[in-house]
Amino acid sequence: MPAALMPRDEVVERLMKVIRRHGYDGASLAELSKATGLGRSSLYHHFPDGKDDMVRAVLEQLEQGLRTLIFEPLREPRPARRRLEQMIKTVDAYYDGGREACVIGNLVLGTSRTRFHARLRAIFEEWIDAVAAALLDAGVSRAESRALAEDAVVRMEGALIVAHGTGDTAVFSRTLKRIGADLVAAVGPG
Amino acid sequence: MPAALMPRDEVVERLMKVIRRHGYDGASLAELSKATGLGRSSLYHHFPDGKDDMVRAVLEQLEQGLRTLIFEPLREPRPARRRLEQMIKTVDAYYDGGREACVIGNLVLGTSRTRFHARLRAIFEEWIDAVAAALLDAGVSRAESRALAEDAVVRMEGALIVAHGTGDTAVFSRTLKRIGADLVAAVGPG
DNA sequence: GGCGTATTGTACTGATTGGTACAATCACGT
DNA sequence: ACGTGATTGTACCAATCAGTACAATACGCC
Repeated sequence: MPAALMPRDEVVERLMKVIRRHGYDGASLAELSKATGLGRSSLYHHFPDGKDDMVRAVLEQLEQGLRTLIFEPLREPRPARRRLEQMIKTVDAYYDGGREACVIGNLVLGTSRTRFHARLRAIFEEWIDAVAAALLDAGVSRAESRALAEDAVVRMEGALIVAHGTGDTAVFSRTLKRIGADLVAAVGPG
Repeated sequence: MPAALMPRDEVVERLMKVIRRHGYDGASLAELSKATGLGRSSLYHHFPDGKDDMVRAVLEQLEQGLRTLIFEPLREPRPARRRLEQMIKTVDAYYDGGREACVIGNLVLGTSRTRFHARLRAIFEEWIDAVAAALLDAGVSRAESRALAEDAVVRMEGALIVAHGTGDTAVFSRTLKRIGADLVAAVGPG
């Protein structure tokens, strides 16, 4: 696919792939250029502020993707149990069963830590809120909903790290199963 | 403290501090030099292979520290419940209530991902094994011990990431509480 | 005090970093 | 076909990167 015909979304998607693999500090402009097929000057034309601009675009697109794939389905008018089970499946697919690294995790660490704090925080919060909302719908108390939702997000994030650290993607699958079981136990068979 | 009088452990400790904050890619030799008070040539004298050597030393010392602070106490001849509660407390202190970043997590990501795979895997495994051993002692089945132990490590790792991502260290405390509750529930009041 | 080794400071290398300047080129509306 | 603005390739910049060479120093042992 020639660069000229590549829509911006596709370019950002390729940037995301590099960043999620190499992290903020490890992703050099040379690699970002190669991955997108865009020369340095093109990259700076589309993202005038350089790497930070690219990361901002990546985070924006990530947030949008999560929203349509995960957050919004969690609020659809279906049984809470279905919604939560659907989230688990979608997350499993999104991270390719634990093979794909987590963009957020990669941006939380390293020297980029402070730079995108606000947006990262927003994504985490939105995720937790969406899960908690589904639990609330099923009659779970507000406090327990928050706790369970936070725990689910924490576990997903941790499972990605451990899966990568050990090279054992099964950790991710097992963790997703555990999360699903705990959520289902809380909402009941509804 | 003059560099000459500084024991190797202290040097490695300072290297660890930089690496856990900036990650492998973000930790430049200039910073490592400044943090240790050792000039470039001294650094290369003590760690001939450069950054990789330093990280190896850091991982070795980390493993040793975890062993004496966490893994071994988990196998001491005390009630399993006590041992597990002690681990939670020690981990809380070790990561300063979630304020300190995780060295392992920082090395799992970025370009260092593949380089220290074996040792990182070993640390994770050792941790999981130690927790599982305590659970086994309390009569928990082998399968459930593994599952609970893995889940505990996953949650700790995830809580550190989310705590840093949101800037809310309370996530870490809450997660530790949840882990403790689940472990205690499994071993019973013993 | 002098000798030998361990340690360190200074100076340097070539490669790569993120970023810019600018002219050529391209697509597109007229 | 012609202009116009969006896009891009080439060449460049200073700064920093990891790493090395080597001479000067500090230190322990005799």
